[in-house]
Amino acid sequence: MNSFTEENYLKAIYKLSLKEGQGVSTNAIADILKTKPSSVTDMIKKLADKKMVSYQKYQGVNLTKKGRDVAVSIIRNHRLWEVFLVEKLNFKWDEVHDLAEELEHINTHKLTERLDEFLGFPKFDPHGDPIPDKDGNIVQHKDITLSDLSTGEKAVIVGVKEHSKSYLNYLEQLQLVLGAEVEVKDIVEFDATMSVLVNKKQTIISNQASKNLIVKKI
Amino acid sequence: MNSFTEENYLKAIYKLSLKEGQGVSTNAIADILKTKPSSVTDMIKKLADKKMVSYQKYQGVNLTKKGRDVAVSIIRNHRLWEVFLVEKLNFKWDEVHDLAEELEHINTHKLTERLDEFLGFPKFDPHGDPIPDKDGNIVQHKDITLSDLSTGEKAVIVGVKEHSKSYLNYLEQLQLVLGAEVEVKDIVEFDATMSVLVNKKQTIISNQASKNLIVKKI
DNA sequence: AATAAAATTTAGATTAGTCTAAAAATATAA
DNA sequence: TTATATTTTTAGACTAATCTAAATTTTATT
Ligand SMILES: [Mn+2]
Ligand SMILES: [Mn+2]
Ligand SMILES: [Mn+2]
Ligand SMILES: [Mn+2]
Repeated sequence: MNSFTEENYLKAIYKLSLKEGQGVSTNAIADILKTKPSSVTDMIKKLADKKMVSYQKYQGVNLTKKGRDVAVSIIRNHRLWEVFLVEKLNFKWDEVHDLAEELEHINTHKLTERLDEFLGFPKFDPHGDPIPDKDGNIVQHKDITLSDLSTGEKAVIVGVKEHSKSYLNYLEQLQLVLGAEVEVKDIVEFDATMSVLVNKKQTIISNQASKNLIVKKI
Repeated sequence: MNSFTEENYLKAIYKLSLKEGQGVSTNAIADILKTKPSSVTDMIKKLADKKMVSYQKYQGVNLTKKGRDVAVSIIRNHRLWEVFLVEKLNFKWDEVHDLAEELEHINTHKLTERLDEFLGFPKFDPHGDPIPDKDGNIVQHKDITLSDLSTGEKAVIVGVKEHSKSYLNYLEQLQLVLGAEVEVKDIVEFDATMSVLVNKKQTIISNQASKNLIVKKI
């Protein structure tokens, strides 16, 4: 079995390898896990011993199939629990992440599958992130963000790239929630501040905010 | 915050103090937690520093109000999750304990209360154990067992004193589940083996089995 | 009351995960 | 291409939780 700590490292490496590609760096891992690079080196060695990662000194680290499977399974748990908390226990989308961080480590096949079934086999979590299926297949988002749109274009909000409470909370106030339709009315040339129409209301949002909103053009 | 380990010690001390009364012994704790007496002594000192228990060398240990509150809260979580697993995820009563042992440590007030509400504020868990309310009040069972009955008496099964998979599984085969009505038809004088009538079927069970079945006379 | 047995505590070691400070390797810049 | 900066690793130390073996205290038995 893997400790919570090991699982969190694998998850971090998985997420970084989606961005950084091959050879995830020690510093990047330390950064995400709020630990020190020296601690990361130690853990990487341990994970390498367990054949969870492949590793050459100074060359960064990569997940093996075994390591990827664990990471994806934890992410599956995380996202299913988030759905549960929102759909069944009426939590808001900005409240569920920390709880899911704990629940995800109860990594028992039967529990996960029963939960999935109970929730009706959801495809996305409350933040629009795709839920891996039980074989570990996961469909990644296209990653078109609101900030990529031009004036006049319309889109549906399908996800967020930033999961902080303050961001999610702010979005909700602006009614920029999953499924909402937006139309770009104006873009300030200087700093890409946008005027968008949501639910017939006009709202102004910064580039910082719009570049973290994943959308699908319509 | 308390570690999982600390919470498990507090829970063990709580359960033992219900049986042993004042001054829970080091050996008994070691026994329940499958650890060594010397480890228990170390942890007791730590819990005493945190004002979770009162402790005098060689005199056994007692929970403080603070320690009791934590223990009861963990037990509340445990039993609520067991209800969830059985009622919502269709687990059987012999499958839920180990999962609940993990889930119970996600000790977040809001989660517990929402779960309680979602489940319809259940009073008992799938094994008939009472669920403490949110203020920590808990109604203990009377502890009349099937083995206490005399020939001819009738009773309803309301709980079990033994939670092992094999016992629960066995009971289910005999249809001796919560809510079932039993009538004592015969008791062997030698070893208290019982003949009981359940659902119009006659069954024979050992004293070992009947003394772990909590019942309510009717 | 003295002695033997059982329970409990202490001493010293071990493992997982972390840290700081220093050394080594790699990347960047003059 | 040498010097500088950055990244990564190593060395050594710390804490939480555990263990074994030995010492101490309490309890039970003669
Ligand atoms: Mn999350
Ligand atoms: Mn999410
Ligand atoms: Mn249980
Ligand atoms: Mn139970």
